[in-house]
Amino acid sequence: MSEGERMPQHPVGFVEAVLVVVADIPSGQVATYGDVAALLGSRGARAVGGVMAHYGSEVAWWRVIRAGGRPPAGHAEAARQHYEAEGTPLLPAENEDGYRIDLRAARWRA
DNA sequence: CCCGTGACTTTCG
DNA sequence: GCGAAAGCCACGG
Repeated sequence: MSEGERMPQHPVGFVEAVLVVVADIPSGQVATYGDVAALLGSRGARAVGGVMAHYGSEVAWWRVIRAGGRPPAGHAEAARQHYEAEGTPLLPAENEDGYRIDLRAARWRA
């Protein structure tokens, strides 16, 4: 179907769309907020984070990370448990998070 | 309808 | 490679 083009936000709300995309991310892989927003046809990376903050409790929020391979602010420890449990490729880091995600190998592609 | 906020992104020095 | 500033988008009051 000649789709490929961004679909107008019509049948579902922004929140629903985000939850659907996150649910599509396979285990062991991750996607950045910007990627998720892009799949929705929008650039509201922050808006995506806002959805996770209120509705993320029902989805694999740890599979959605920031650019650079860093986990959500304030949730690095909780996310790390999920990454190790699912076999997500991680890398050592000296920052507060204590680790970093190997986007090169773990980034999900729709 | 205007303003402020936020689990962000990208560019510049 | 890191820190600071500006930009963008959706939502609540």
